[in-house]
Amino acid sequence: MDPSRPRATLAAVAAAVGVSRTTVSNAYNRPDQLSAALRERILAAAAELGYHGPDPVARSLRMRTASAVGLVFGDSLSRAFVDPNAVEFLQGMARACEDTGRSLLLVPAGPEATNTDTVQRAAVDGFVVYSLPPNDQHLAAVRTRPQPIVIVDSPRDVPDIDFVGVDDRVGFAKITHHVLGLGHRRIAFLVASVTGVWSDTPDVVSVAERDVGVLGERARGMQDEIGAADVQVSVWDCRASAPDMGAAAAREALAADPRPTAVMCFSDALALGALQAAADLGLRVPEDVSVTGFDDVPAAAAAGLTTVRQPTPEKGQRAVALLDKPAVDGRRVVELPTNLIVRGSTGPARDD
Amino acid sequence: MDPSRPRATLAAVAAAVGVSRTTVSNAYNRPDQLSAALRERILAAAAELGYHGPDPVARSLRMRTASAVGLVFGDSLSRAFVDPNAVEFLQGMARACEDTGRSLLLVPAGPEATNTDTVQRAAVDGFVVYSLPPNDQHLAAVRTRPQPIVIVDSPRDVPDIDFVGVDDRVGFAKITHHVLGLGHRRIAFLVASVTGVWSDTPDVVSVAERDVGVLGERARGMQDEIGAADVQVSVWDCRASAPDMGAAAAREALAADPRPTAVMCFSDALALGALQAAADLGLRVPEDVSVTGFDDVPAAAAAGLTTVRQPTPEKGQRAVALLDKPAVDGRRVVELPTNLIVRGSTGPARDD
DNA sequence: GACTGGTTCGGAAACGATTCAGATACTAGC
DNA sequence: GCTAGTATCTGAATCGTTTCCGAACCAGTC
Repeated sequence: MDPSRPRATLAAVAAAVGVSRTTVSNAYNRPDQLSAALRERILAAAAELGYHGPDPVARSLRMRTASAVGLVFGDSLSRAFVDPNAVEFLQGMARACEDTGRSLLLVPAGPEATNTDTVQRAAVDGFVVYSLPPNDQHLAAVRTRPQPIVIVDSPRDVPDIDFVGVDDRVGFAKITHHVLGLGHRRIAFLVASVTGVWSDTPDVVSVAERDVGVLGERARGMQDEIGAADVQVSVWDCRASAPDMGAAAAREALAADPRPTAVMCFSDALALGALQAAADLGLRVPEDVSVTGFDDVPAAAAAGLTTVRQPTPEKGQRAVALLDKPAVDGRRVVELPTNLIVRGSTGPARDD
Repeated sequence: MDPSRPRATLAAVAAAVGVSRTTVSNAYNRPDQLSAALRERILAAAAELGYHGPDPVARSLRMRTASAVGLVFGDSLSRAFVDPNAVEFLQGMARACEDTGRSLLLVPAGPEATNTDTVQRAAVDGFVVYSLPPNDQHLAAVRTRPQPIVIVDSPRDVPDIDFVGVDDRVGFAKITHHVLGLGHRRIAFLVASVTGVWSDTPDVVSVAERDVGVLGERARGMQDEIGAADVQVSVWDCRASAPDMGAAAAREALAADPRPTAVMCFSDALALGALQAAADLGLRVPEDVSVTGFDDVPAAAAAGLTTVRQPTPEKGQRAVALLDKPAVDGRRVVELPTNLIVRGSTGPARDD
């Protein structure tokens, strides 16, 4: 509290009491190793000197443990909190951390970060990498660190690194099956790619072929269902999974003539924006246009959004669990299930 | 990457190249202090040995800086992500951190944490304390640390510690004025106290008098407007600022006979739940019941909620800014303004 | 050849703790 | 009185860096 006085250290306390450093250390970490009376004297002297327990950094250095796990985010941290699905993931990780008495270090690694210093300076026992583009410099930086690593969602298929994700392809196939079953043949596909910006008018085939992240998986799931059927899919890149981005793209997509009868979204965040856009345009859902999402965030239920549920908080917990029990043989892959949740935002196509 | 081989240190690299540790350190931290050729040789040897830059913990110890700021949360971390206002605060802090190239350490300090180890083990350059009850053990633990501290929201009036908050009292007075002006005289007040659980049926006067946190401020603002007027206020403690909690309490509150004509909520999170409850009960808003919130989270606009806007992300940024420029003389208090935002969820009282 | 000014490099002391292998004293048992 | 055993405490090495201060070197000038 008093910055003027020289920093109190364990050695200073030891000197004041007239015991060795070992004994002071024991007073804090192994009370059974010294008499209660001496311990009291040490604690009193410590309080007197303004010493309040071992320095966490020095302790970390010596013990080789930081009691913290690091989370490296694909998007900029401040934008991460705009996507409710990312927030749910954070929640899962936070719960796992607090259950084990550790802290959670959020490491900024957005695309605008020009260097990887933050990763290199992070004092953690392990890293969870969430939704990073392949060949990202931060991923490379994390890999050079000796701590255990778990990748969530993206990139898939990194050799030697444990992975947690869901069956995105199957999940998106399910919801595509549902939409096609309702008769929709003109579909706007709102996406947010973490792997880069697309050309002006990407088509779904090239997305499915070229995107190696979550988006590619879902696009392939869509293709699995469409097959050779005569379905027109227009792709709109929203660049970020946020409601306002989805609203903007949906407004544009719904202005097309002929208008798509369904708007399928990469995420609930985008879909919630799309619902807003439809309302703004005076379109009824699902009579005039059907809307679907992905994730099943809490707001989706309130909005009556048809979507695919994935156990997002559990992803965070599983990732931390993998960190704690390092692999003994080979790469571990945890693939969690998805479920189609049909609500009121989808209905039969009505083309007139 | 290869855990079997002995950990590569700066000293090992120095030995391999045949230079001193100083020189290797300079190769990483001050490239201008040695010839480019030697630097290349050192980096090559480092790569060969599997050394990838200075150990962050050792570096922290020596340099007395952790490049991270700590956030101590009043609620359990996993519940923090349920309140959209807390998420917005996090977003503000995250932005401030990434702008300055630091990481953000989330330190669990919920009421169920039995010890303060996490605080004591946190390697950070400063602490932001968010919405903690007074006399909390974690706050005490933080205060023993020599790092700078900033308190946000609660507790107010801690001597010597910088503070960031908003004019909660004035803000709540504004919205109370609005509601009373619409003729409401039977009001349900949904609260979430961070300072403890109340008796079964607290009344607003005792809340205003006894709560020393944000809730107390707002309750006092309410009282300022009500004065001696004949207004019945029933208080419902939701215990956590989450939509489902608000919904449950609102259902109960709206079952009373005579029914309150307005539900005023401590936060938007509760109010969003209250809106849901009203819909479930078949009550029209605002014809049958008016609902108000506080915070103006993004979802409030979509829901058409009358509320009080507070610049939550800015709170996070200002807190970090205070951390960076330690006070030279006396305690600093930053009080940000609030604005009444009238939307469609409030209307004239219609008592029949 | 001594001196100067500018590079480049090394020695060694911090930074603040933990921990293992003893040392010391003290009690109990015979 | 002697030994064994236990409770209590200490010495010293170690974790992996950074950095101050001085030394070495080299070319050029008087």
